[in-house]
Amino acid sequence: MQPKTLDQFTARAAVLKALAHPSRLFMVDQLSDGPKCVADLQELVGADTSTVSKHLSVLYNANILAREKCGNQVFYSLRMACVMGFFQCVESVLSGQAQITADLVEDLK
Amino acid sequence: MQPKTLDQFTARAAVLKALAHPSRLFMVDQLSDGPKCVADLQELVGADTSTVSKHLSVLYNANILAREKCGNQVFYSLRMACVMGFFQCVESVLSGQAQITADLVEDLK
DNA sequence: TATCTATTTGGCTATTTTGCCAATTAGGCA
DNA sequence: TGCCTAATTGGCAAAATAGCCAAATAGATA
Repeated sequence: MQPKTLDQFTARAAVLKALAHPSRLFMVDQLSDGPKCVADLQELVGADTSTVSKHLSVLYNANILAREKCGNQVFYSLRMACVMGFFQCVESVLSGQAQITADLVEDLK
Repeated sequence: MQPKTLDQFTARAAVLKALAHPSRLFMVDQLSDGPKCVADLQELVGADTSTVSKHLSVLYNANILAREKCGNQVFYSLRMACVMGFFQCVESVLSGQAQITADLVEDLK
């Protein structure tokens, strides 16, 4: 693989890597409804605030989310709305193979 | 997050996680042209055969690739073709922010 | 059968990721 | 100023990932 090609795929992979976590994916999904602050998302996800904050930073650094300070809270919003279309792609494959998907989820436990 | 919701996002994240690697992304890209055997991909990627084989298994287990044995070689093909459309989405985010992307690649080095 | 090729699997170490707690920073407000 | 809330950062231990080599497996062919 050429260095230039490697850089290109590394950049793409970085975006996917940022999305590739259940909690982060869930937060992206929630943010497709509109901006939310850290505390909102913390309650929805149910993890420690610091954990949620770190997940949000991962998404922000990958340019998936935008961030705006408002008073002493920080609102995150979805910058990369097209990711929602990808879920349909994934869903179309997974839903067509309920058994495989179920196995997959089991394996992951 | 409800258990059912968690399962759903875990399944989605598993697909993204499988894609979230430069070499695997590159292989998926190459396979969008048509099926290839392990040795073909090994040469294109330039890693150890066992490494390539393991990457292919990751993609196969995530239902992204199909696998067919032919003689003593194994051909992999793209099962989830819609992922290619998603790359355009990723690209649109990256290309619209060349500077940020360059920083990202640098950070990753 | 013996052997060669293609692929997968096992095992190992190095690296990365995750998620919690504790501590810090930053912004309101009395 | 002092205090409270919101969010981030540092640090740590557990878990997962990556990639190499060596070994095993499966199929073709002499």
